[in-house]
Amino acid sequence: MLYAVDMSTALPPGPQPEEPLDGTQVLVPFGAGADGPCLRADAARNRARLLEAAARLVAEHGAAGVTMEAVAAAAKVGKGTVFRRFGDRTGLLMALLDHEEKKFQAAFLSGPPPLGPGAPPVERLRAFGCAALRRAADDLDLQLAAEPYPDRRFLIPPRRVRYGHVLMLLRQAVPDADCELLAQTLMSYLDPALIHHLTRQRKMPMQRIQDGWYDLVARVTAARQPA
Amino acid sequence: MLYAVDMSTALPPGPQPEEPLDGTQVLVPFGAGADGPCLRADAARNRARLLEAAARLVAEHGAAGVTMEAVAAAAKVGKGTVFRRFGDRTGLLMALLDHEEKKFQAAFLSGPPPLGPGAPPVERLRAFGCAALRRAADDLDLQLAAEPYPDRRFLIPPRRVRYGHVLMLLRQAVPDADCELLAQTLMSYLDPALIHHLTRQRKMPMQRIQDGWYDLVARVTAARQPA
DNA sequence: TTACGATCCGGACCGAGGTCCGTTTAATTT
DNA sequence: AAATTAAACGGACCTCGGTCCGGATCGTAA
Repeated sequence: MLYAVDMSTALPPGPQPEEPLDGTQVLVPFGAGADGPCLRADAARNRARLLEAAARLVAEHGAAGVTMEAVAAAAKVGKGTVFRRFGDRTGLLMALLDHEEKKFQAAFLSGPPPLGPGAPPVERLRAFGCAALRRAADDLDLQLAAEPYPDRRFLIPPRRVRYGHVLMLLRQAVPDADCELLAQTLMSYLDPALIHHLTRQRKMPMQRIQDGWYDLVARVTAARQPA
Repeated sequence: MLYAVDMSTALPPGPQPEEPLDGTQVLVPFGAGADGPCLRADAARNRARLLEAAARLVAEHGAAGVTMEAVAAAAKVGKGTVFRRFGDRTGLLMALLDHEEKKFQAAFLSGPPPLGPGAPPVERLRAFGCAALRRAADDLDLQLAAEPYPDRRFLIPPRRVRYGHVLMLLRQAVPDADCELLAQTLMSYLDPALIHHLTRQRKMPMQRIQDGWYDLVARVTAARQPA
């Protein structure tokens, strides 16, 4: 374990326009409490009502129906409140996905093998892909709608956690390679937008995509031919 | 040659909300004329003025400064005209990139080897990646700004042309593999958003990214170990 | 040259994301 | 319990992408 991913520091030295202000990001597997700097009572209540309202809107009208004003109205709250709590629309949508994401993280960080620790790295990699594909397949629409602007895609915490995990496994499996780049490659294969394209637009069965993952992992982690 | 990519039909049976109405998409290497159904004189004039105005705005204020109203105003044209001609903001931005994209396509479809026909497939693949990386590095900002909503990312003509090319080379190099999925993987590595992340946010030198491409191509096209 | 129909133009209009700031309210201190 | 302060609230307001339709313009055919 002991991921040197270093979520909080490093990477973009920029001023980071607006912290989500939300306990939404999981930086360590199981946060020892401190899930957000403890909101004020009314703020916490409104946050819950907003999430509930948003979830209802998603269920009723799909992700496209989740307009900030509609959510605010449904939660009987001012529009400003929504933005203060979640930063922007993407933040709200990601908060909606947060619970499932945490469960997923827990599974691959500390769950039972082969997904969790205990299995050989390549096997964990294979299991990780399957789990990630399943997770992408569930609420695909929401994941697409929650996609931030392209220059933030790689900075959102869930992506970085997953990336860090793949990176660690890759370093064990192919210590001599440029694992950071290979990890990005593997991550790309699991991108919700690609899954959407393959399954919905190309009508590709999930089984084939999963087989493709196994094949890709095999190729990426294979011992090199002497050439 | 003879790409069975089949740009016009297939894929999304949906009503395709709004054709770009523009001669912007290159479906064959060198369109034998017919670059758009020959616009009316005033329409053609306005189109040119709009593109010129947009380019000037990009140069002066960056891609973010390209607002539809600003472009319309700078071109001395009504806002509606911009949308009729280019469909939406993404369409306008892509039209701005179209010229360079055509040159790139010409280079790998029918230019001199190793990028063009004549070299062995793996070598062409390597050259293709280098060229694509260079192309992504130039006007990265514009490419990011032109990125459409995630559910269209894989449907825009330039992407499909590139994909078809990689697919063809891959089929020659590794006939037994699921080349469609491998092609998507390779394409992902060249995604402008990833390049932006690696170069600008992770400060990774282009040389390393290019080495990573060679390595990736090698792994993907390597003869499999009997295992 | 004139008449006609298809195409294009322009800008008023709308919806939604995001900002701002005066007001309210919860926690804390005295 | 009253005062204080930091945080949260709400909704008016702004910008910008996108739509619409009455009117102007172009190409063509007579």
